Amino acid sequence: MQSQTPESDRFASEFRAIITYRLAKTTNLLNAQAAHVLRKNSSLSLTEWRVISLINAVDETTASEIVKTTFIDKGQISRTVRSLANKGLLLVKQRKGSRRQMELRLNADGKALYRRIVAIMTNRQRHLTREFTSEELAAFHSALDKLERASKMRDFDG
Amino acid sequence: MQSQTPESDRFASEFRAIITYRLAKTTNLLNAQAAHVLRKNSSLSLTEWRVISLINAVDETTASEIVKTTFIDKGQISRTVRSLANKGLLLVKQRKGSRRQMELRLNADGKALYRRIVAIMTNRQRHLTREFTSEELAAFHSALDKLERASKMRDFDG
DNA sequence: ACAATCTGGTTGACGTGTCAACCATTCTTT
DNA sequence: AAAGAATGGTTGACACGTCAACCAGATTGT
Repeated sequence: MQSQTPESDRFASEFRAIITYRLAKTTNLLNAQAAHVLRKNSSLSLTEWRVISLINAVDETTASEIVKTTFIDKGQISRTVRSLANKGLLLVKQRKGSRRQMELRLNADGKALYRRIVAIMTNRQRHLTREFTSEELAAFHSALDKLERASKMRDFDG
Repeated sequence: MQSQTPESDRFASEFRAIITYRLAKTTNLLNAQAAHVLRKNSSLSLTEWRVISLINAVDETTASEIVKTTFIDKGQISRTVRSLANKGLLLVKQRKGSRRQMELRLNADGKALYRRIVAIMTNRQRHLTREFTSEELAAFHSALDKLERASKMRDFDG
């Protein structure tokens, strides 16, 4: 993830066709872009940003709900939540009626940070989808849905 | 990347729309699937498998060419190449007329392994794209192209 | 021919992702 | 009410990704 040189020709035809390879490459490029933008404008990692956005979206949530939503590893979520709390962006408190579940919210600083960064990220999202018609966008989402469903199968040797 | 539970509803509408988030999630699911299939059928990591496929495709190549093609970090390629060589799958020799570049090829074992695994991975690819018409597939690739181009921009604050 | 720059590749440090084990608590079953 | 299973969350170990420094060899400009 460093050179910006165009793909060398002798590989191109072979590998463009392999959908998972294409997908992984594009995702890497986009994640690198996001990480770069975040580093430049905050001290958040991509995972931290995703968690913040998620919490903001629902106002109040728990670690396990984040895990179910994002499919990010629960260990990683646990650490990310702690790191956000240490950065003073989160309000964590015992959910009443439970001695395990923690309610997670953004505190004032967290909300302010969210508002600042979401503006930038919304610009980015607009830029990324600028060349898409709404039909293309819908088709793209539906393709991702299909791939996600197909990603559940684990055996291709039989 | 562990629960298979469907996405919880209160998040769904908010986040399905964010294209990079969807993309990252789908890619993670697919990579996990690929890694699982590889682990089950070989001792290759996903990166090792990608490098093997690449080398196989062009018969003979160099580390730097792999870097340019895949956008994988050159340090990682360096280590992956060494690991494949240690596993006895690669033939590495000085390119003549250069005291730096290394020609990389698959040796007999490497080719045999490639043939065995590529059969499985081709099954998988077929399974993944089963629900796609060729138009949908083309549209999907073109969408990825657009995103890749858009991923070069680094500033969204100005 | 020399310095400056570029290229191919290696390495170390560090951050992030992933897996599995684990503990405490809550829910289910009987 | 007790046993067993499921859930929420933490932790440790380790694999993998990423960045930057670095070295040797190759190329370019003067």
